[in-house]
Amino acid sequence: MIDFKQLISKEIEKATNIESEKIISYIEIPKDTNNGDYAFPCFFLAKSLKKAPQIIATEIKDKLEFDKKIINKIEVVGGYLNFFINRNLMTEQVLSKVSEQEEYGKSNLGEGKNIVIDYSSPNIAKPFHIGHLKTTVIGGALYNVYKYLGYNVIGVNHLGDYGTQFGKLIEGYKRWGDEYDLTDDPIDKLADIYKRINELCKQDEEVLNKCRENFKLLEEKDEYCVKIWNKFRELSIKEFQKIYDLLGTKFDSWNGEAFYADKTDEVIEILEKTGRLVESEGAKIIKLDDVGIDTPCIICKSNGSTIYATRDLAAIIYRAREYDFDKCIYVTSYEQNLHFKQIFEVAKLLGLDEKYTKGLEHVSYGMVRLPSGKMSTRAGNFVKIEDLLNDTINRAKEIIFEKNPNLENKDEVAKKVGIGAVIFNNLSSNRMKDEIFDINAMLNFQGETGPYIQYTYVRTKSVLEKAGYIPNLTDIVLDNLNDEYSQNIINIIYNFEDVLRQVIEKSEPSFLARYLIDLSKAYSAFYNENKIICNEKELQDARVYLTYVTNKVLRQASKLLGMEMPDKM
RNA sequence: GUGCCUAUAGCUCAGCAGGAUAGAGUAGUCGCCUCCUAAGCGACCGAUGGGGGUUCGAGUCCCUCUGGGCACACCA
Repeated sequence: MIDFKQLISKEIEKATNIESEKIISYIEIPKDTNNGDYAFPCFFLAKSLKKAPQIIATEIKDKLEFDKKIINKIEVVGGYLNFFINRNLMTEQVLSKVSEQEEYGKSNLGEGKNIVIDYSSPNIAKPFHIGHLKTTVIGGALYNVYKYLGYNVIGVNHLGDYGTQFGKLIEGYKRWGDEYDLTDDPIDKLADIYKRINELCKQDEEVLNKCRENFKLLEEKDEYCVKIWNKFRELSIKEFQKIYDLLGTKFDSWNGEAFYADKTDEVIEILEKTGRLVESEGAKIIKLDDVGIDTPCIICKSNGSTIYATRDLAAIIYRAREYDFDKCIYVTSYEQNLHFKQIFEVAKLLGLDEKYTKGLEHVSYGMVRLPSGKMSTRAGNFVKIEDLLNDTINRAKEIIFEKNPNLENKDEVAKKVGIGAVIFNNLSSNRMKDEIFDINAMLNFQGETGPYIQYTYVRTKSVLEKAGYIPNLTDIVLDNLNDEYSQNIINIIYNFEDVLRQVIEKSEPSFLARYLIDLSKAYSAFYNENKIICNEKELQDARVYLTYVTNKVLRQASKLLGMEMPDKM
């Protein structure tokens, strides 16, 4: 497709001798379409040229030479230079691009680049609760978009399957294991054990030390500890997999923390050699005051066992060697900001190529809290993902019975709608915003929600079905799509590639979610305003075709977000 | 106490490395189905936490105050 912004900036460059890169950063898309498709504000030139912005704009306009087939009109309004694209050209560009590309917007932008994304990463033996949803769906969406843009992506589920928490669980299991039957709902029971042992640790420092000792034994491959650790791990993964199946989440690697247990020695060795590893209160630490981080990074605990920072560092070395990553992205809540700041600094001491240390990126997101406060597995205050999904699926089913009782395969549709609602809800706003979990917001399927996107898609489907044919692009008379509703859709579809680029640039899938809302709204307005199947063949062809491309983009974009589309609902 | 994040309609959120009259959804009121799915469309109502500053121009940048969140050495 023609990059109109680029084209305009090149022409302005010729007229002004300002480099086009600078110009392109000034070019904007006016909010009001009456001000054209692109605008170049000239205010910033006023000072150096000692002229009024309007005069500058007029002078630039006079020097510009444009093919009338591309730019219809250039207007000077205030200090702005407004460009109007030939609408038929824009329409033709969009329609042909969407139809000729099997998957619209797909590219090889990232060819040859490797991206590691570390996401979801739940803790073994703990319930999979709604606090884990964001990392799972944000990571999943980034995974899809990177891949779509031609990057080689490695999705890693860095399971929390190691650490003192296991020492605690082992201690609890030793004490009360007989009371529990782990054949059903094992995680709930392990969570209960975990809660109990934590309470006991609080009361009794000795118990806590025993827990730490258990972890040390686990590191030393003590037979009993390894055996029950394995048992907990297997039971947990089985439970997690159920949720991943529902959400459609996939990973290329399940190497969790334990995987790096035998790789931490090398980290310690390298750090020893730098002379930066110092003893403090019995532990081995790296001080980071020189880079403005007051809290040192602990590498070895005072009892000699490793800590998650050590294992994260080992993982960086491993991923650099194994995947040769250009970027290694960690999707976690901002609680861990300090931790990642620390290990990204310490990683610079590991003797790795700068490529790797520069490629480390922490994608953090806001906290999810319950109305009753912060979620805590220890305190037993949480909502399980499974329960939430069941609620939304049931809600979807209720609505189906109410609105479309004759629908076939209601269960399948309810599943897509209920899960779609949850996924979309988690991706629709800026990552950094904190969220107070509101079940009613999740169960609302009206307005800016996943089901709204699905509903719009289903409408395009049913229009196409009723039409019974897809017209030939060459038969479309473009003038039939010159109304504001159609043009709005065309503009949005034109911007798709740009949105995908922004998603990875800012690691912000919500851009894509907003995009889907915009496109759905634009189509709904168009649908409401126009009769698509009508008795004017030429008009009908054009509108059916526009429906066809909208359908395609809605499906593709939703798939990238991880949301499945029903055919009917 | 120190550091980081955050503050936009009653509520939930948009606002592209400062640009034209701050946009949606939801709630409330009111319209639209003999017509392609009303989980929809349209209308009304309603907002930049306080105070300074930089700029031709500030929701956006800087300072400050206030409110909220997170983190701050052997948890992850």
